[in-house]
Amino acid sequence: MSAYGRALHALADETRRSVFERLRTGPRPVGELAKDLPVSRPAVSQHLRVLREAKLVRERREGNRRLYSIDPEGLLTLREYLDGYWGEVLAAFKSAAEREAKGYGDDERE
Amino acid sequence: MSAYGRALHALADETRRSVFERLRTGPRPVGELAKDLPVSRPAVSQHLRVLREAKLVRERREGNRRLYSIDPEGLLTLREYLDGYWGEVLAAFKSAAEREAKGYGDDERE
DNA sequence: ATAGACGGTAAGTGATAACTTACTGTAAGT
DNA sequence: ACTTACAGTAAGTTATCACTTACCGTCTAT
Repeated sequence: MSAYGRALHALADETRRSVFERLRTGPRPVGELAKDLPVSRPAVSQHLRVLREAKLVRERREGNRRLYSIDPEGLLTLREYLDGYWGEVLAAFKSAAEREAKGYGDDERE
Repeated sequence: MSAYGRALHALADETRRSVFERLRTGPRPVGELAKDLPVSRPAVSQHLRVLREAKLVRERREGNRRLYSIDPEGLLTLREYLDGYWGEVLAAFKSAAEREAKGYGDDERE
């Protein structure tokens, strides 16, 4: 699966977004993250793994605990994916808006 | 569910992204979209509904066919969501990177 | 060394969601 | 009017995925 695919899938889940958003203010250990969430600690661990594989989150051992923090790489990947669309969409949207009445593409018959 | 939640969920699916990407070059009818996809036409219809509810896609009737095109609103929503993070993340990441060695937050003991 | 905290992993369960085929509706063509 | 093309909807199936409890490893402290 693509990098942005993993990131999109990771952030598609509500609970996972909650975990992710609790990292906005800075690094947190797992127990801290699970404390005020409606799911169990193992569930949070599993979500963190998905987020980590999507490069949205980093883990760092500190003694007994593991501090999770936001990894900018995943966000950057997502941003680039969207920006890639943005230019094309604006162009295609503009130029195709009035042309869509007839043929529906640039590379199609008519 | 939030607007960006719907958009993230819609784009999390591989097949749905394929449909979405086929609209990059301009509007297409459903049959045209389904033609070179590994799933049935009704499946594509169902995906289009999800994309439409996420405001990622628009539908426009033209005679017998329905032309689908990209709706910039969903992309914009997503962009704003990410940008909301972006500023915070860069700031928090920078300032918290070296501080994470001790207390793990801004509002915590230690 | 034993105990207690922290947290990842395994295995199983239930709900969701992506697919299929069958059906319905509508617009255009003959 | 009848047929054909286009596409949304219904119903049912299967696979995925988020969750649970139970278990295991590791680090710190006593």
